[in-house]
Amino acid sequence: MQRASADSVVVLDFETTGLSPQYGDRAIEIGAVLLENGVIVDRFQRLMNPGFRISPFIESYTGITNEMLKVEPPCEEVMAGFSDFIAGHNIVAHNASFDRRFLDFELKRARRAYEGDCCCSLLLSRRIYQDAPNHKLQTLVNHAGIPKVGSFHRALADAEMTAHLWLSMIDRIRQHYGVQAIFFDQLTELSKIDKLYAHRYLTDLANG
DNA sequence: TGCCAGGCCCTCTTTAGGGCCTT
Repeated sequence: MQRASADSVVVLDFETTGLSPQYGDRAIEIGAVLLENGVIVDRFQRLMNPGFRISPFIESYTGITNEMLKVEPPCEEVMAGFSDFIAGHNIVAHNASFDRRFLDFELKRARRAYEGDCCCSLLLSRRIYQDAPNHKLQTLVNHAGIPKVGSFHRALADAEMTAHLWLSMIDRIRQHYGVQAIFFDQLTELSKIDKLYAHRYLTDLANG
């Protein structure tokens, strides 16, 4: 099997009604970009109707209103289409455990499943940008000098900025450590090791 | 309408507690 390059992935972001699908929360927007060799070559963005009114807090937080959602298709219909978009790709998300819970929950309701691997840009940023004031997406975008795209807390904009953050971390590894080719599973492993050993891990990668 | 979770990670730790991150 051919090893997956780190810069050919789908970067995704959910907007949801809350924090936990186990307590009744649902997805209301999915945004994703397909990176191929470090370039965004495709985009996916859909609003979806969760079947109940969303709270004023979520309306204010995301800018997505009940008025906007009432004409949108149900989650199951949107997620069936998204399942086709991510098929065959590894995925990246900022605080991926959150997005993965909603991805698995909504795909299960749509009678679909995702079998690929998942890497967390938040965990990775704690190893790569140890000098950042914090590791919120908005802070890291400013810290890394990434151009702002659209509005924070909208799915496609957050996915696109997360994709540029992902690429900036790959560039930083290449420039600082001289790593020529870096693979998805290596970044996944880096995101999970004790961050004190991140420097040693990257030095070992550079030395083969 | 308002509430909720969970994994990572640090430290005044490991027989625990609490902040960070996501909506």
